[in-house]
Amino acid sequence: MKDSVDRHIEYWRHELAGYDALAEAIAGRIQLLARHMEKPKKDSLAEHGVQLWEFQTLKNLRRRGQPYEATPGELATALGMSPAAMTKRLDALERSGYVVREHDTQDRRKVTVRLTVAGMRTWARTVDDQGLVERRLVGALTLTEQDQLADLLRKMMLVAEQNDRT
Amino acid sequence: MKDSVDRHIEYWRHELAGYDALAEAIAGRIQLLARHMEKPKKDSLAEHGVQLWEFQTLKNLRRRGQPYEATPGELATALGMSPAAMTKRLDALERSGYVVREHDTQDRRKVTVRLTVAGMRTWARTVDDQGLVERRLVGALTLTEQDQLADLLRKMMLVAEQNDRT
DNA sequence: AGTAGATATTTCGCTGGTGAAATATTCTCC
DNA sequence: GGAGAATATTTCACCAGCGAAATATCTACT
Repeated sequence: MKDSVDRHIEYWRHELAGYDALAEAIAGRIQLLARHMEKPKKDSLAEHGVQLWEFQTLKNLRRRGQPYEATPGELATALGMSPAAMTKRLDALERSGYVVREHDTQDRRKVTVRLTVAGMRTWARTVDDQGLVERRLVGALTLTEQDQLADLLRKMMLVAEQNDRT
Repeated sequence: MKDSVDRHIEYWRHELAGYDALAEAIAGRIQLLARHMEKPKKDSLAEHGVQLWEFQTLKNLRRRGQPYEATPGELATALGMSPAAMTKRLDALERSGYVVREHDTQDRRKVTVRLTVAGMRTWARTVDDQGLVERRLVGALTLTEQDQLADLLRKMMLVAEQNDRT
């Protein structure tokens, strides 16, 4: 059975000299799968009245463990975005009561963002649904295949992250 | 060797009941790899003074073969975006002289978008660099592994595309 | 032939991102 | 201890996307 990427590749293969069909098949599917996961995740969050970017920010704070704190800058790099964007996110999250911002007493340039109880509850209420989306897609594979896939993707990740650091 | 996803999972595994580490490892890496590819693609296009969204639009027109035409609506669905966004893209592409818009003579609601010679040249100038980015990442794997990976991803794609159609 | 509904595109107001400049604070070192 | 560099956050102007409403045209039915 062919997927949309197979059909794309079929065309370019004849059309383009020096076309690496295998690399395109992999890269193309990674791009498309990432996009395919986003939509249902957004939908399931929307049922709880939560935005994807809200969830991601709360999740990252949660992940840090008690006392669930971070600076805006840390959050921005952890989530791969500009500090400017994080300021806007935090403005909204603070308005919704999911986080609080305090000036650091040691270094008053810094700001401490802390998850509130309400923020924690919102994260907890939505976290299970998110995994569901992923499990549905990954469920297309047997456990052995999942293991293989995870390993192969790790190899690519290591190259990608290697290059970031330099 | 552990990648950033391994480290994430390590944490959640103890923290979250019913956590499917394997599914998360796969989904997480797909998301991150997609983002990792975007940046260098943008950079390499920027050297030619081209935006990623410009390239994608030109590429899709090019893919249709002679006479390299499509309607805005077709382009919008093919590229997975709203027609409104496509109008904006086409406005800009037309200003740059990469495409022309004409009213269809049969059905005057329709618009025909056609790749110009300049548009074709811009696509041709940049297309090779795009593949390079992908080959670098995929190059982390042997050919056999690439085959396996492409197949595994196809299985997930089929499930994802299946669900779209319904 | 005339009107209701369907279809294709564009316009509009909003959202969440960006990079660069502005602001506030701390660090360094002469 | 004061000047200048470094660091952390925010503000600003802009960009590309979205959904909904507006516009233009075609189709179908009576």
